[in-house]
Amino acid sequence: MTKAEKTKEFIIAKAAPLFNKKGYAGTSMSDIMKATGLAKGGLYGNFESKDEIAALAFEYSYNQLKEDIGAKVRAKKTGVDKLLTIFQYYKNYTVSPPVDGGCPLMNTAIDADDAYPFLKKKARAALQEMLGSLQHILKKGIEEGSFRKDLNVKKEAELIFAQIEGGIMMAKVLDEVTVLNRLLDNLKYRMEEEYMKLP
Amino acid sequence: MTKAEKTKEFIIAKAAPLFNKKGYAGTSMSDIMKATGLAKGGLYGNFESKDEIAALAFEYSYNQLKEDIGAKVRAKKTGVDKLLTIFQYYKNYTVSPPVDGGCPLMNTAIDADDAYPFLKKKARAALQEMLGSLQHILKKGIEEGSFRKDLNVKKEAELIFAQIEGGIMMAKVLDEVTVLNRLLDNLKYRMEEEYMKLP
DNA sequence: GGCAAATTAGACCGATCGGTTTATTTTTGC
DNA sequence: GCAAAAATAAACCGATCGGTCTAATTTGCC
Repeated sequence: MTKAEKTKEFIIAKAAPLFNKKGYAGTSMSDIMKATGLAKGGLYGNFESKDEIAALAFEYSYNQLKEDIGAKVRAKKTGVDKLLTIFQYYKNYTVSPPVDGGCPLMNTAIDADDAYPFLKKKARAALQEMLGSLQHILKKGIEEGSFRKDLNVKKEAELIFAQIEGGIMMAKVLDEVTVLNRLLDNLKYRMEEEYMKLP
Repeated sequence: MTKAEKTKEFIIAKAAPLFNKKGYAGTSMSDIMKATGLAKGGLYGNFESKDEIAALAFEYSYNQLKEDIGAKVRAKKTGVDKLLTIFQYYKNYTVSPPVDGGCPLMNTAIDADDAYPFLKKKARAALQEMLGSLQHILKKGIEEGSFRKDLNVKKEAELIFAQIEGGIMMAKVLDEVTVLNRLLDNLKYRMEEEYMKLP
């Protein structure tokens, strides 16, 4: 790895929480300069534009999330345990987020919307991936005989993700992580009562 | 109403969708000038700062939402019908939002977070109000004998709101309103299967 | 209709914005 | 160790930022 490659990684790692917290417009190149200790030349010598940094910063944040949760999920064997692991992963998420600045997907989704289509595109791909993973886990549960055969995995994946993200938003605004945790408990209960196969 | 009062209202009405779409940092005084056709003197002659405009713009947007949904809910008699009206209100919300720029609560919640505490405070108050209204409707359903006595109205209000807001977020990113509508259908089904009193 | 007050336009201010270019420093490869 | 290439610093650019102040216009009252 060359010096520039190292510097690139360093810049993105420092810029990611800035964009995640303050959004695209609220994060200036000066902010990134301060966070990295580099001058403008250092930034523009490595990247073409603020857009490029922002896009890579989102990827970095999302990959943090993905790898983090992915490792925990992969360590489990069954669909049931994998799903429970996801619920557990988001417990207390707003007070100790694994990704600095909170959920990059939600932050970017709202920030980008129509203003920054290049970021929205990335948020979309990330969301589709997350939903796909959830569906995969639900299907696994069905194949293993733990979940009902007629479970609509697409709809359930959407519901799970919506409640988690909605819960994160509410917990953040209210500065009350219990809101999120209650929703996660409810998802666990829902799994037990609605997804599990009758004995 | 004086000329200035009229102008104030006009400015806020024009600024509200800007802030709702682009966020605080992404909306400049020049943007507001363009949207209103007024010069700087006109803006600063009526308001002290951009902060003041942003705060009032959020209030305006939120009040639009509140009055709109409130009128529809008040036109119904029973807790059941009021709740169904709320679900119906959010149908197709992302393709034809009653408030220009989408849900002001969610947009502001994410935009403000730690960056603009004065806005976060307002978003919090608005969210508390919305949750309070939902709880009120659920309680009404209990009193009327339609909903189960042991329904946890606090938790259910949170769940309903989280699911709606999460659904809006997902529908916006995916440019697929059906996601939101499916989640609303699920809420209706949940009401019927979980809240309703057994005959 | 005239005048004072209110309202708004437009010029101005220092600071910051994203990006470019020149200067300087560091790294790399021989 | 040296020279060239790469990487970074710093100066520069035009534009825009939020806000202030002076100039001009409009409004409201008598």
